[in-house]
Amino acid sequence: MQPLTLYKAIADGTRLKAVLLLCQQPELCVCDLMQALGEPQPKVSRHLALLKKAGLLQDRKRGLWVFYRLHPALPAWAEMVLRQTLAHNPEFIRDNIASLANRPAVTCC
Amino acid sequence: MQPLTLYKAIADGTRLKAVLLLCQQPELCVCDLMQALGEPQPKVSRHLALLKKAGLLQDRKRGLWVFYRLHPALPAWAEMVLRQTLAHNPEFIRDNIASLANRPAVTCC
DNA sequence: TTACTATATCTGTTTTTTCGCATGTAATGA
DNA sequence: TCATTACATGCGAAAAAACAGATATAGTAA
Repeated sequence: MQPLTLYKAIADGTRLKAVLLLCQQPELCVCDLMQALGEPQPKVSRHLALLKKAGLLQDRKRGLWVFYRLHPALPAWAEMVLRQTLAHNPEFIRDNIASLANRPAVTCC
Repeated sequence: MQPLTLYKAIADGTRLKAVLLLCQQPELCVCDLMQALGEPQPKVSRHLALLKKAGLLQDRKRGLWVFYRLHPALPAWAEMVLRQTLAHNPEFIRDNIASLANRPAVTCC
């Protein structure tokens, strides 16, 4: 993971929020992220694909759902960067976490 | 300093290298950075202006020269992000440091 | 099979970013 | 004064990124 690759990947509001949400939650499916981010499905999907291609995220298909998580092989320095960012800027994703909390618990989406 | 502001600012090779060089050197003038980065003056100048506007750098005019440094009021988390990046990716600016070392010592530029 | 749901991708357009090159500005010194 | 040096900025072109909306795919379930 080149430094520039990381910073290009998170130089977008939708992507940065998605990644920081995944620093808090072990994994989230696309519809969770749609709700949390308040963005249409194709937009969320496209940004997730970009984050995956950049090596930040890993996906796991289970039935109809696709769950994303931080890539397990993410370099330690990169993960530290993300966690530092989250720890010192909790308000950046406060509203998104709130939206996430409102999702129905039984049916995933 | 909003997280997104920081990451947009360093999501460019020229800017990221300039900032990391200034994590190592207390300050550098524009012509130092031109030499280190191997880029034309207007390009370097424009990127430095952008970094200054984003709050990452501070400039100091002294005669004909303008010296840039990391902004003293840079939030601690942001500086940690930069230092982590530099510490774990020294090769990213290795060649640039070498070019910098070759600059004439007497006349600044 | 058909219908439905979750997600991905295509297509064309708009916006943003980056660039080169020319020109402007400000400090210095002859 | 004029010339020179170091840097900044204006401008138009080119490249890259982001977008909305339509469509494709793939799994599930009737």
